[in-house]
Amino acid sequence: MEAQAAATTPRGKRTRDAIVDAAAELMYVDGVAGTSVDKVLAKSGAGKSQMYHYFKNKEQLVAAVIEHYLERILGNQPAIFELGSWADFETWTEQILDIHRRPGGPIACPLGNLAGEVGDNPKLAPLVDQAYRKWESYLELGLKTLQDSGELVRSADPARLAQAAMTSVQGGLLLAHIRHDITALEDALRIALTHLHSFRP
Amino acid sequence: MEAQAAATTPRGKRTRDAIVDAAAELMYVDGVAGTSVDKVLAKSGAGKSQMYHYFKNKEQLVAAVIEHYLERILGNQPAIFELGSWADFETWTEQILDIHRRPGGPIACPLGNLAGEVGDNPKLAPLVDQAYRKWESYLELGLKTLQDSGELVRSADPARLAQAAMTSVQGGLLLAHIRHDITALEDALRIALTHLHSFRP
DNA sequence: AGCTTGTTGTACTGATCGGTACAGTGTGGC
DNA sequence: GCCACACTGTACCGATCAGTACAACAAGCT
Repeated sequence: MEAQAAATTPRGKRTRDAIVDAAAELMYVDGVAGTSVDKVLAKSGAGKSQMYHYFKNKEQLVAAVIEHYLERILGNQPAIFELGSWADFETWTEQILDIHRRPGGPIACPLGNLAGEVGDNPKLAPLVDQAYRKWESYLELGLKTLQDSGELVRSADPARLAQAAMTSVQGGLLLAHIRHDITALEDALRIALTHLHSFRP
Repeated sequence: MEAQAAATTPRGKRTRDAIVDAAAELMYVDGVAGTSVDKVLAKSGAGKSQMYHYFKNKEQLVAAVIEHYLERILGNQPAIFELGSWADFETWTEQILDIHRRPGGPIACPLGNLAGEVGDNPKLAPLVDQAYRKWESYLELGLKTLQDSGELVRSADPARLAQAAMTSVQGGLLLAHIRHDITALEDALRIALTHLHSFRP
């Protein structure tokens, strides 16, 4: 796991972050293979020696970018950390919609964008998988909380429901992305919530 | 639209098809940017002059690959052309699952894989969009048929329901892909069908 | 001061990229 | 037979790719 070198000084950390930030932004638009190391360095203002000081190779940079994406995604939907009632789930979906309604905002999931491209890369695919699982785990936790407080039937499987919600988010975002229309995401989230609600006692 | 040259002779058509087939297979695994023209030609056995005889550039080859994907997808789910009853929709979802249950089979939507990568390419994104719309149009047609025969409530919006079904398929496939587990797709399709059924009179 | 270690700039390599030039071959219509 | 044209093989181009070499700089510690 510790494949990429850590930056020990504040100056080094700033440089490393600048590289990852630039890579994240470029790869979000042009994909992994479409983003060259040279472009990343030009955008970040760093030199090649920095890049290969902090990362063994491009693949490790992509790994850092995946982590970066997950942090950014979760940071944009803080309600996911405190899912204790059905209303909280509503709030969560509203936060997701808000992100993508922001003018010039995403309308695409950075992880989803990568999923197709690195889906068969033996090194990177597991990282994307783990990122999704972490994201999903907070949903699962929230559903378990509901279950404990009797607001979700005992027979429901929180892990499975969380996965189902995830598929709605991803599918909705994929269609919304290529269609430049958030309606697909709105409907997908509403259907996901309805499905969850069907397991209310 | 007629940007790529047509093959006029059987021999030429064979060559052109071989190029598109090879490109489709490689881009399915390695993505667009990850698939070089040279690799495509090596795999197809064609030479560079053939490639640039039939396609103006790599982008036009990708356009042909997108068309190729749509044909293959629809060919694998023939039930989508004859959706006249609720049972037909069931059959349709079963066909989708069968494709991805085949050992060594897809477990990923080739269009979905591309969507993330070319989502912001001004030339290619509209083509992916159109491919999805065509795919979706058959669902919409089927839903309209149900509506006409009174098996779907008047107030339902076939286009919107078709889009919702599409998001389920895509989300399910995305998760199933990176998870190497078809469960996500199974659940997503079941939820999609349940959602459609909720509009039965 | 001097040493160590983290950090940085620049120049370079061989491989590969998309695309072109151009001379050739196969083949159907006359 | 022969001509036109679709088709093909190969060599080549400048640009860009990921990655390396190596010398220099900055800063904390003694």
